[in-house]
This record gives sequence, C-alpha cells and structure tokens, in this order.
Amino acid sequence: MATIQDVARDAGVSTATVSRVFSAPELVLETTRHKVMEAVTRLGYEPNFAAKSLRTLRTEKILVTVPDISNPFFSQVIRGVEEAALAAGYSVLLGDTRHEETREEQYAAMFRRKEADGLIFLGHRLPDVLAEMVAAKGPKTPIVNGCEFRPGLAVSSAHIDNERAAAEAVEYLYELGHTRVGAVTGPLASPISSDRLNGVLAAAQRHGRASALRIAIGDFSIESGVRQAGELLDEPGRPTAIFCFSDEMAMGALEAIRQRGLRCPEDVSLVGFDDIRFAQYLYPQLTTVRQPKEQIGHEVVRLLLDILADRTSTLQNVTLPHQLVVRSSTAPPSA
Amino acid sequence: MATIQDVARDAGVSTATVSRVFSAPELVLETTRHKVMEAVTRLGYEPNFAAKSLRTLRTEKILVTVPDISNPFFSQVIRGVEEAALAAGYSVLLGDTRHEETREEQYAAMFRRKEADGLIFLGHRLPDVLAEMVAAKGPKTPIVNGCEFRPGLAVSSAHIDNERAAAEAVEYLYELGHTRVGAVTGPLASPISSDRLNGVLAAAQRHGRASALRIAIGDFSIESGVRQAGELLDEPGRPTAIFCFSDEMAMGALEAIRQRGLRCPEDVSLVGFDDIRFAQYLYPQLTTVRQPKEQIGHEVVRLLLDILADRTSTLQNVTLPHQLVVRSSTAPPSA
DNA sequence: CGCTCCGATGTAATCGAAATCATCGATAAC
DNA sequence: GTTATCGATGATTTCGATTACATCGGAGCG
Repeated sequence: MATIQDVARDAGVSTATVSRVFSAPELVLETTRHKVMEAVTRLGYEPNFAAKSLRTLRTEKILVTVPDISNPFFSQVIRGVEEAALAAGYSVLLGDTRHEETREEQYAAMFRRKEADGLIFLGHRLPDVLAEMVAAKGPKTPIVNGCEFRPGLAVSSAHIDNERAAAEAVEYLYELGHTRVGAVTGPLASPISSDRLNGVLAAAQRHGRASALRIAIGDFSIESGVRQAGELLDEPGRPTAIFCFSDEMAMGALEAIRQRGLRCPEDVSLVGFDDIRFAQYLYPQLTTVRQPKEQIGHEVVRLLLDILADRTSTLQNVTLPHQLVVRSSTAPPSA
Repeated sequence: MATIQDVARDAGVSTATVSRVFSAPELVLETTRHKVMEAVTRLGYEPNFAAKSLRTLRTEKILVTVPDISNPFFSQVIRGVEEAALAAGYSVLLGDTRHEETREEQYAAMFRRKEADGLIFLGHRLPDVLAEMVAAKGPKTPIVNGCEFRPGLAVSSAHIDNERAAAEAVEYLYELGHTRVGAVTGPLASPISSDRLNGVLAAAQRHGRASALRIAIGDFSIESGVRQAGELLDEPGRPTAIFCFSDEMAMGALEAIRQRGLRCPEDVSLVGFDDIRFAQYLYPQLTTVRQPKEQIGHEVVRLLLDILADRTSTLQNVTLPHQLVVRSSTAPPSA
C-alpha cells in the first residue's frame, strides 16, 4: 500500500502538504489539492491508521463490552451505539464478555493499551484496573455504563428507572385483580436485578400482598425462564401471574405454562421486560416493560463523546423513559 | 500513561530489554526480567497499541461486517467468530452495515487503512475497492465470506449448502402429503436467497408440483413475513404449507396465520430457516433448517487465520452441515 | 594465552503520518 | 524603498514501540 511519501513524490509536493489535504484542505491551494488528490487516486492511497493514531494519540474507536450479544436486548442497544458512534466518526470495537470476569479484564487491558478512545460497558462490573483509572482521573475518564447503574462505580450512565418500572409492572398485575404473583429475577449481583426486585417488593407491600409474593432467581436465559417459572407454577397456591425480568425468560415461562397444560393469560398472566423485537410476535403477544434500547445506545455514546470532547466535568446519570406495553399475555384472574 | 522509556529508566535498563521482556522473555535474564516487571507494575505500563502496530504492521484485529446484528442468526455467528478470534489472540471490530452499501464502503475503507488485519463479511456484496484488492493479491487477500457463497467474488468462504437445505425442507413438506406449497424468500440479489429458491424449484419439479408452487419475496424481517405469508394465504387455492427463508419471517408467518383465524400446523404447516435460539420456544415449536451458526463463525476465522499465517495459497469454500429439525409446526395436511 | 563464540544487553534506525517551525514570494503599509 | 504580514508550502521533529546490529564480558578451546 502506498504511503504518504509515495503520494508526495508522485504529486511533487511535500508530505506535509499531502497531510494537510486530508486534515485541513482549506490551507492548500485548489490546484495543489487537485494534484495531490490525483496522486492519491492513482496510487490508491489510504492514510495508515496506526501511524496517524500514534501521532494523534487517538483511535476514533469506542470499545463496547456486552455480557452477551446473542441477546436481542443487547444487540438492539449496540445497534444504537453503533449508529451514534458512526455518526460521530467513531467505529465500534465489540467485546462479548459472556458474563466472564476474565474476558472483562482482557477488554480492560485493550482499553489501557489505548486501542480505543473510550469504553462503554453494558454490564455491571468494572475491572479493578479501570476502577483505579476512574479513581485517578475522576469524571473525565472516558468510561460510561449503559443499561445498569451502580452509584459506587462513579461513572456516567444511561438507563431506565428499573425499580419504578418493575413496580409498575406488578402494580398493573395487582390492579387486574391478581393476588398471588410470582417474579423471576436475574442474578441479584447486578443492580438491574436487585433494583427491579426492590420495586417488586415495594409494590407488593403497598398492596398488602407481600406474603403471597413468590420469588425465583433466574439468569435472564430462556432456559432459566422455563425452569424457574416452572417451579413457581408447581408450588402449592400457584401464582396467577408471573413477572419475568426479561422477555427471554418470559418466553421460557410461556413454555413452562404450556408444558403444564395451562393457558396464558386465562390461567396465568405473564409480563416480561425489555420489549425485544420478538415480544409482540409471541403467542400470546407479550405484555412487557419497554426499554428504549436504541436510545440507551445513543445516550451512552453522547455521554462518552462529551467526556472525550472535554465538554463535561461532572458525572451524569441519565434516566430514560420506560413504558409498560400491555398486550395479550395479561388478563384479570379467572374466577 | 507510562511509556516504554519510563519503564526502561525506572528499571535501569534499555527500552530494547523492556520490549524483549514482553515479546521474547526467554532472551532476558531472570533477574532483569523481574526488575522490569516491577517497574511495569509500579508504573502501570501497557504497551501503546498504535506504536506497536505501526512498527509491526499488524493490528491483531479482525473486522467483521454483518448486515444486521440485531438479527439473532447473525449474532450467533458473530459469537462464534468472536470466540475463535479471541482464542487466537485477535479481537473483533464490528461493523453493522444495515444492508447499506455506503456503510459497507466505510468499513472497506477502514480495512484499507489497515485498522484490521483481516476482514470477514457476512453479507453478499464486496465493495469495489476490496474486489480490486482481491484481484491484485489473489487468494492471499485476508478477506473471507461467511454464510454466503458467490463464486465470482473469489474469496474463501464458509456456509451451508443452501440449495440442498431448502430442497430438503420442501421435500419434507411434499412427503408429508402437501401439494400446495408457498415459499417466502429473502431478497433475490443475495445468493443465500437465490440458491434456496433454486432448491425449492428443483424439489417442486421433482415432485411434479411446480405449477402449484407459490413464491413471495420477503426481506428476512418479521414484518415481511407477516405481509408475504399473508398474501400467500389470501390467494385462492391457499397453500397448506409455507416455507420461510428465515425463522424471523416464519414468526411473522405464524402471526399472519393467526390473524386469519387459521391454525398451525392443522391448517397450515410452517418451516423456517436458521434455527435461531427462539425457534423452539415459539408456539407451535418451529420446524426449521438448522445452520451451524457458531461453527460457521469458527470456520470463517480459521480460514482467515490460515491466510494471515500464510498457511494456504488456494481458495477454500467450505460447506458445513445443515439439518432439518422437525418440531411441531409441520404436520400432514388435514383432509 | 589468545581467539572465537555466545549470552545478555544497549544503540539507533525504523514504521507512516501529524504538527511545529522555517522559508519564500508577494502584497500591503509606512 | 524597506519592512511587517500573510498565504502556501517545505523541512524536520515527534509519537512509542520493535528490531537489526553493535558491544561487552566471560566461557570454552586449541
């Protein structure tokens, strides 16, 4: 591949001029610019990224780590990230951590090696090396958290109000007349789960139904939905409504309901979380809490770009709107 | 962030020695290695990626472009890619092209700027600049195609035998006793669709049912499944079985079937394609053609690494096994 | 004893572009 | 007419690591 030297020689100018044609064309005479561009196309020149990056100390890349890309919720968020990043001239380095700490650390090392200008993590853990970095550099550290919010991490973030969203979901169930409600959570280590659980508990208490509330702990996967919802359904005093902390688990719950010869919503109402693309095409169409997935992606990029452009000096924790989308998987309990 | 110079000074050695500690530790005396490592941890040093990359002309990155990551089929393939890449010490740069040519070209430019050592594209188009590159460098160009196979592109690839897979799917329907079969394809510009369509046509002909075959052209999205399957269902002489070229379109078709008060499989049998994670949790559980998604990801990385390591000099087009997975969405036509 | 060889380490060139500073001709100002 | 100014361009340093080559002390050998 041709270098800037080749172009300079071919065009009969210095490398500085060639460089300027790309980064500050207004400083270069129209005619020379033409000469240079001709040489560029003739030689098929593209500026070498590593060289540019070394000199400028910028990569124009954003590293995004996600617990599981094959999860449609995350892939929608990433889509938003990718879109906003591209619009700002950044590209996305993707890291699938598979919920594994070692992988999170590998990607943390990449970030420290300056393979990306900023880091967006969609999980709830921040590897130690990065936590140190945050402690040292404060709110100007180009690290942003998406979907989750853990105040102790001291990074900016964009997310919904998980506690309120979950509370609204079960409140809706109580208002329909359900009294025995079950909830299938995600791993409680993540705020996304514990916050939602708090919301569920608070709502149950407000309605005086705390003692009839049943909790099962899942891991957001379809399979855990089948299993945990199944256990709830098999207990004496079967719940008439189940709230799953993800749509995938709700899909699993639907399966568990069918396996037991029960019907949704006649026998068991079901509420999911996220509103992934598939939720409205399930049978019955799933009532769920919509998260503004692409918007979270956009917002998280905006926060990061603000830090990178030095436009901000304080932490920002942005709460985006959620919405309970009522479809056909919920109904009043049958008499 | 500390540089190699800082470490060298702090450890009282030359930069060459520090560098060797990382890239060829066996050349360095145990004691000096220790001294250096202490300085490294003391200063929190990580080698600067751009500098290393400039010198070695390698990035240890693979650029992967995909038409749509929010599609669970692709996100599973990417998972396989990511896994295999990471195992080989490469990381993944993700490009969501959204089926748009301009984005494909943007990513092509990134590749030419040497932001990645290799390119895996999961679509069916190769931007001109890259086609030229392939023409110039031949089979040693580090570009590999996944999922699709278009001989004219002259790049290695990993994919299933789409024609045979599709033929088997409809043959299964004919064997069940269906005579009026409909198919919802993807955009015919991509080999993945045209190959499958050829398989469908051939199977119909073999069974003497070509004249009763109905084709509708979708775009792999759920919504197009609803629409196109709906049109097939509304035609006079309604098909008793529909074969969709993706599971997502099959989900849409299920919806279309329900909207018309029909039942699957009693009134209409349904076959999908891909076997995404959700296929077996639909109602009814979807009969579909399984693609070895993660395996395609692994294979495509293997092909690329072979090229990068100069272990190969000929094109390889690998055909991976598919499998018709029969579930509950198909049945003999009712009398 | 002197020479070669080798292991360990240092010196310095190098990768390709960006950016600072220097240069040069022309114009404007006094 | 001399000089400050400015626009366009060139010369050169710089970014931070890798690596070919140089160096040096000590072991091995005849």
